[in-house]
Amino acid sequence: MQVYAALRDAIVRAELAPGQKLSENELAGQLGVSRTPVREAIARLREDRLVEVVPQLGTFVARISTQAVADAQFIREALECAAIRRAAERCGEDDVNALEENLRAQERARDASDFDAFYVLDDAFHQTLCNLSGHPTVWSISQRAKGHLNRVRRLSLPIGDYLTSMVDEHRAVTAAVARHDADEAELALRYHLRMVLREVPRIRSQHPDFFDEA
Amino acid sequence: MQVYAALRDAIVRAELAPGQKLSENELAGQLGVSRTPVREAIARLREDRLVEVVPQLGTFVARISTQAVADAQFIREALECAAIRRAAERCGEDDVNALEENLRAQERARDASDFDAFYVLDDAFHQTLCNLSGHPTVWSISQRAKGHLNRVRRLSLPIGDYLTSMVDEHRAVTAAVARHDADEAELALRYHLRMVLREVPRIRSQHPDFFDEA
DNA sequence: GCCGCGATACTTGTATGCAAGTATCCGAGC
DNA sequence: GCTCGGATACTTGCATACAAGTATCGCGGC
Repeated sequence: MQVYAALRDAIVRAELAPGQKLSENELAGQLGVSRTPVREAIARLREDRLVEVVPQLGTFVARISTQAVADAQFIREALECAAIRRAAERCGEDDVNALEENLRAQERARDASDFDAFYVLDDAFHQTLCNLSGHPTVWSISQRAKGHLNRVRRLSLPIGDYLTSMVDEHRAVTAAVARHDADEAELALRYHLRMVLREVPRIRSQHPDFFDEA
Repeated sequence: MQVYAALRDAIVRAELAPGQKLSENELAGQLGVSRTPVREAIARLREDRLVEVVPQLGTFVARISTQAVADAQFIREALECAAIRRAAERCGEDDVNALEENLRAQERARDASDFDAFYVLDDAFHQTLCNLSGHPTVWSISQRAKGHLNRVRRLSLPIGDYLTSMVDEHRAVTAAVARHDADEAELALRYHLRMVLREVPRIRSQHPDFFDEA
């Protein structure tokens, strides 16, 4: 399990380059465990489509597939937008306070240009919204799909006011939820979620060898 | 992999009763393989929340959790309703023909009261719709979530005109898709998907020991 | 008769050994 | 120099052996 998290993180952060060959034995040695837990982790990563395993040949870090990225975006959008409608209907005062406290932390991370801290808060923000729907399972699925999106996001150095616009969008989402305005909350979230995707073509032109199709 | 399908099917069909203890050794013996592939299958089933594994103690067929059923319904609804909107926008003449051919097969199964055949066609119908969205991954996730729904469906002997109403609803969905009417298609599908859930309270009162909470 | 304690038989988790298959590299033949 | 063939070293997939831990059953003491 810990092995899975470590490998997944390494892949998403592009420390393991797309296309790179992974040896179960080598990974086992590096991580100080046996092949068995490594195999278990690789099985899960294969379900996430983050690695491809060719029998009797090898396992490889999956190249970034624009199709997989689009699928992930579609799935995340469908799930989180459905969830936020419920969240807007169900949320109470305490829930809104928790969201706004997170927002203030985001602003601090923004002012400090602390991207790592921001990503953690960003995850927590979206998870809170998913959980407010009453269906916490939604977050686990959305998070797994998000791996593909984070992978392209990690490749792109965020530009100047990136964090500023992220926080602003989060704030718009929160405001709509607080107003119990499901329609507006969904719209604001959908707009926000599509931010990431806009960067894909640029990133692809910068790292063509990381991508799959021609 | 085949082990996973066999075990999953046995659980969904309630051949393995909820709460029943599963022995990796015993399953390995029954299936004629070693513990390794059995463990692999159990790991996937755990992700599906169809089994619960307590370390150093045992793995058990998960009892039917009304929360898990509600989560599955929510996820399936969110994904398939989002998918059908795209399907309605994108589908062509050939796609509609394929759907209608499936519908005619459904009618034959209905007239023969062949439930097994109908379930196969039902799956194919929904998969086709998901694929028409251009995001085939959606089906794989929806299908995995659907395990929880099928489990309660299997427990309930379908009543008289069950297949009739199912076919009618499928036909309404198809008609809206053929008209490229995304709104109506979504509405029709959402209504259809909520059919199953209506049965849960009745089933739960009939098989209280299969369920989780009080 | 009842309670407490210890041995036992089971469980999952991990490590390792074996089997089957593929790509590669090196040498022989042309 | 080029091509073809065989041995080798690697891979994953499966089976098995070991380690650590928990519930249960039975026996001894009260």
